[in-house]
Parts: sequence; C-alpha cells; structure tokens
Amino acid sequence: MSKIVTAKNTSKKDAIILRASGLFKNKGYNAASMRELAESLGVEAPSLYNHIGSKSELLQAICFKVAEEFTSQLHQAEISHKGSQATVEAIIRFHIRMMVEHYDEVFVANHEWKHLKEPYLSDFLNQRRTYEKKLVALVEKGITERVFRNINPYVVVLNLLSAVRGLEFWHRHKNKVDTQELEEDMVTHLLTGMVN
Amino acid sequence: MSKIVTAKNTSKKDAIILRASGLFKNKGYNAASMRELAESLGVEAPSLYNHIGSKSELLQAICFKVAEEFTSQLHQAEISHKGSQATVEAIIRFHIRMMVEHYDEVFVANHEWKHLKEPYLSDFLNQRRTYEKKLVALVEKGITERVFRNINPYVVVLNLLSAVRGLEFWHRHKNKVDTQELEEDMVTHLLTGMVN
DNA sequence: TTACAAAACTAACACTTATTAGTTTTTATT
DNA sequence: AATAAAAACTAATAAGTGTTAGTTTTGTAA
Repeated sequence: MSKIVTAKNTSKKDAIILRASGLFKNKGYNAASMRELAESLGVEAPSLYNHIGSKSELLQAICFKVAEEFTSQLHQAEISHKGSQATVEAIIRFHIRMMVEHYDEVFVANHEWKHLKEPYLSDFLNQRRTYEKKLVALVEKGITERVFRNINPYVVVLNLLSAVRGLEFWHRHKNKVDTQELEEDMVTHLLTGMVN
Repeated sequence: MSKIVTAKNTSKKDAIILRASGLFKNKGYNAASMRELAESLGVEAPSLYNHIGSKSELLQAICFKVAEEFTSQLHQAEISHKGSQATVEAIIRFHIRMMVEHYDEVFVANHEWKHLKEPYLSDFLNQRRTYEKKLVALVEKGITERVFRNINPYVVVLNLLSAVRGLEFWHRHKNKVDTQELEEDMVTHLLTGMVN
C-alpha cells in the first residue's frame, strides 16, 4: 500500500530497526510481532523481509550497536590519558547521555539481550563482561593512585551501573526533575561520594 | 506419569508458582511455555490446569505477592514511629533482604509486570506509584526535620530504588563480594551519603 | 474391597507466530 | 516509452501457543 518513510541518510533497514527498538522496549521482544512492527511502518509484514533477514537480526542489530558504542567510548576514554577521576566522569556522562538520547535502544540492550540466539548471546555477554572488568580495573587504578577511596571496586562499579540504569525510573518522572539538573546532581553525587 | 512434589505446608499451586518464578525470570514471561513449566515439574502441561486457572494467573500471583510484601512492610515501618533515618534504613534493608531471599519473584515483578492483563496491570502500577510517593514523602519529612540533606527527594528515591535493584548485577558476581559485607557497605554508603 | 475425589493422562482445537513463494505494483534509468 | 530493479502485495505453510474435553490412573476413606 504505502511505503516505508525514511529520514534522509538512513536506509529503510535503519528505519525498521529504529521502530523495532521502540516496539521491543514497550512490549518486549517476544510479545512484539512482525505484523505489529509492519503496521506501525504502514506496510504488510512480509514486505519487511525485502529489507531485513529475520526478526532476531533486528534484536542483534540493536544490542550490538549499543554494545559497540559503549565499548568504543570506553576505549576512547582509556587512551585519552586523562586522570582517573576525569575518565570515570566522562564515562558516567556518556552513560547518562546514551540513556537520554537513545533510550529505546539502550533499554532493549539492557532487558532483551537474553533473547539473542547463539552465538550472538555468548558474544554479547563476553563484551559485557569485558566492559565491566575494564571499569573495575579503572576504579582499582584510581584507588592505588589514592584518587578514589578504598571501597570494594566491584561495589563501586555496581553502584555506578545501577545508578545510570536507574534513569529508567526517571524516564517515567521526567516532569518532576529537570534534565540538566539531574545530570549534574547525579555526577556530583556519584563522584563526591567516591572521591577523596 | 509422576506427581508434582511439594515441600510440606505448601500447596501444589504454590509449587507451580515457585517454579514459574524461576522460569519467567530466566526466559521471560512470553518465552516461557506452559509445556516447559510442566516438564520442569515432571508433568504434562494440561495437568497444571487441575491446580491453576491460567498462565497469566501465575504472573499475577507472583507480582502481587511481591507488591503486597513491600507495601505491608512499608506500612509497618511507617507506623513504627522510629526516626526518619531508622525508618529509611529499615526499608533499605528489607529491599536488600527481599532481593537476596526472593530473587526470582522480585525479578519477575520488576521486569515482567508489563505482561499483566487489565485490570491487574493498572492495579499493579497504582500500587507502585503509591509506594514511590510514600517513599518520597518519607524523605521529604526527613528533610524538613533536617535529618536529611536538602537534595531533590525524587532523585534520592530514584537512587535508593536503583541501588537495590542493582543487586541484580551482584547476583551474577556473588563470588566476588561477601553477602553481609555488601549489605553493610550499601546501607552505609546510601545513608551517609544522604544524612546530615 | 469399594467408592469417591484428586490429579494425572491423551487428543485435539483455535489461534498466533515468523517466514516463504509467487505476483503485482512502484520507482528509477535508459 | 521501454526496461530493470526495488519493494510492495496476497496467499499459504509449518511450528508453537494456551487451553479444553474426555478419559484413565492414583490416592484416600468408609
């Protein structure tokens, strides 16, 4: 009937993935049907297969795009050779920005990764473990440099990741707290609760 | 073939609900099939319907059991007329204990509630909103009494709930951090980062 | 041992799912 | 205007879903 509308410089595949992110976030991967996705794009379900290979490919695209962005930003932060505190702050701010600007994709990567098929599931979990380990190492380094307090670095990383993930709550209370204020408060609190 | 085995003082329905909690947690509500649930109980799927009404009834039972426990504990804490700080501490500790002792059920209530059917979905969300509001009010009271710092109470509650929910991460790192140490560290950190 | 109820079973249904095949329409290029 | 490629469509399929009906087995009490 109609056609899939794309913003300029984005392929139709990208348009589909973007819609899938919102749908998967709202209903969960399994409850979201291809018919539903197609309808939200103004198209019949089989038409999608002119642009994509399968439903699970959509989930893979979302999860690995997010994982890659976090991984590459962490890499940038590591090789920037700033101090430990500035590095951690940059990472926190990046997490917050991702959570605000790419909420749907990050949410899906956080909640629906378990529906990835092998070998993608193992791959994803490995990337995640690696990411967490690097974060722990970064905090440990800061501790030996006496930039950070001597708190169990696993607990610190757990608190950092929990706090930014907690922005999911905030997304349901947007009106209550201003965005910029939230970001500053959160960074300040997380850091000054941690820095010597 | 065989029979559903129950611990003493628990009905077969309760045994099914307990198994369903683990299954729903691991695979998600939609991906978990009744045949799978039945198999894990050593029984054929239709046999389950001698004890339960429907699949969604299982989800309801899990979600509302958890919601009720949190609600009633909050009520107990409120009428105990301890100081604001002691009250908040009791609530945090209860959250942590629930997360440790009833991980599966709490996880399902946190992640799979969106698959509840109406009117249960609205009911659940209302209970949740009420809970959060009471928590905010409690923090506000502490602020006016100058027991707590003057931080945006929504942000404080957000951080509290995020932190305890973050124990999901810890469940995958159990070996790295001792349980008791974790609880004490977390309470101390959350409170002394908040108390005057 | 007989009788009754609880709880298992098999078979089947109605429905939804992702996906494929084959065809027609649309779009772009010569 | 003719042609080729892209992308839509309709129809259909195989697999999986929760659930019901009807039947048989199991456990319990008289």
